[in-house]
Amino acid sequence: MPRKSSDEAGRLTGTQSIERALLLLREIAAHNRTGSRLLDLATRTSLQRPTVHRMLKCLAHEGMVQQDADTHRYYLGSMAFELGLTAAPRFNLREISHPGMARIAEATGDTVFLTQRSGPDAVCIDRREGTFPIKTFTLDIGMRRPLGVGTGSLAIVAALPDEEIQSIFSGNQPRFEEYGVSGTTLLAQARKAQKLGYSMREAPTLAGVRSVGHAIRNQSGIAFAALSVSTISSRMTEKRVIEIAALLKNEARLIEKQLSNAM
Amino acid sequence: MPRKSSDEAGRLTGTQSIERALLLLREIAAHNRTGSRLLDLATRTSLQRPTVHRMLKCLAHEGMVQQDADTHRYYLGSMAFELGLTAAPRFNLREISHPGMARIAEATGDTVFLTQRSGPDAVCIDRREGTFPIKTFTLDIGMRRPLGVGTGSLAIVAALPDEEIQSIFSGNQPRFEEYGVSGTTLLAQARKAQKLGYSMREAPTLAGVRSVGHAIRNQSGIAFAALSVSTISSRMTEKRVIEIAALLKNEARLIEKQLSNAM
DNA sequence: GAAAGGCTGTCCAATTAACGGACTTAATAG
DNA sequence: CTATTAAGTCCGTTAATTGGACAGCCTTTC
Repeated sequence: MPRKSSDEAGRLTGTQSIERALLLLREIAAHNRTGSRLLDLATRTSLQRPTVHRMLKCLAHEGMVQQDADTHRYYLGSMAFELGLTAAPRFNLREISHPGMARIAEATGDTVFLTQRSGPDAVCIDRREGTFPIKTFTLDIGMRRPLGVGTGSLAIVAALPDEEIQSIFSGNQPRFEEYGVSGTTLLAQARKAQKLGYSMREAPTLAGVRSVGHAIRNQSGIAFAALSVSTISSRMTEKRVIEIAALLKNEARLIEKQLSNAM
Repeated sequence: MPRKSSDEAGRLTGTQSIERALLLLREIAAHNRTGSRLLDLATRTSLQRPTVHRMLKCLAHEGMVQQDADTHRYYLGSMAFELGLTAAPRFNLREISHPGMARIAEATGDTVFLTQRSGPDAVCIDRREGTFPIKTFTLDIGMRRPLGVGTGSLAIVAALPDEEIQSIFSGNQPRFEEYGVSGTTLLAQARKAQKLGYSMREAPTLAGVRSVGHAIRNQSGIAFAALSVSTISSRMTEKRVIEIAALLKNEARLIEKQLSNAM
């Protein structure tokens, strides 16, 4: 049966295999530290194994992914790296945020993260460590996780319109388990963040670590990135949370101002 | 008629649209400074306009490309940047080469480039400027051009087996015109580079600039990257070319040694 | 201000490229 | 040596992609 170029639900058509290939790339990116096995990719993307295999073969042939000859595991390839280098000049949030990140690291002594939304995920774009000797590296640069899992990313979600929060959380629901969080808990934490104006919580994945996050909005007022600070819980007293939240808010404002100048 | 998973010529099958999408991405990357129009992309990739349009719509939807709302031009998107960040830790040629690039820039005073092969293209991975006040920035970081167009990339091609040189040049033939070079000239220059052990020439695109390049080989002895130095022709005397070539050769050797340790 | 030119964006019937169930091969464990 | 688990391949079916044709939108030209 013939179809329109986008169906009733507004989804694109005529691009199934490209969508699937990009889904695979995101999934590979989300596990690039350990690499991904064929079968896991098939499971996580809900695609058939032969389909995944055929696509990976093509992506590997073109250099977008790399397969370890011994373990057969898949990683992002050199072309992904090169495209990133080419794209970088147009994505200057990182540069713009650099001085602010430095000031926060200086003022708090703790580790500062810059997180950017990428569809249903959040990607750590930059990290800056403070001087305090116990460092909490809850995120590596380039790390991709479902929106809401990290504290920065929680701040982004919380700042979105309610109906989008619902749709993001329901879409990510099956993926939460892997990251040791529950959708309902996350939703409650997002509600709390909405009230406070910033996100705060004990790291779900790493006991004894507490983080504070604040969203960064684009010119249209839509949250698309976040600043966050992580440190051991004992350093993160209630009073200090409030101070850090104020600091983050201030720096986020400055970054937003820079962004609107740049465009 | 049913087909095998790769046809007689060894080309992959069952992945036409993914191959095409990646071809588009490379083409967009090659013109990311100016952006690309729909029609130009269709022409350059030899694809039909509606096909390109449909694919770009999907790629834009997923964040791999970005379309400027005013000019309708296409650029690489934030997802390309993010995937690059994620892939970066596994591609440490840049880091490994850093000290060597610094030494070359220091010793020559001129601009040093690190170029990496990417299929039929070469991508500038890093650049380091020397102290000499007239600087020749013939390449920006992330810049992608057909193999053979740049002097570094010429050094890479020249170091490949003859039959591969032929196939690369014949494949890139239609693209050379855009870059103001001819396939036959390039082939002659590659032959010369093979004799010398390094590439040297007047920049075809920019009069009065002369460059020297030397290939970097991986553990298997296959050239995959290059170091090169560019400066104004008056500084690049015959004697100095030889000195610089020796310097590049030495640093390339060191990088090759580091690479084999790293893996 | 009408017509022409050059472009982006869309439609939909024909076709072929992609899909995926079933199979083979390889590696590892018991 | 057999069981198990995963990677990789085959190929008939069919739904997804293709691309010729058309619509719409600016600019430029006369």
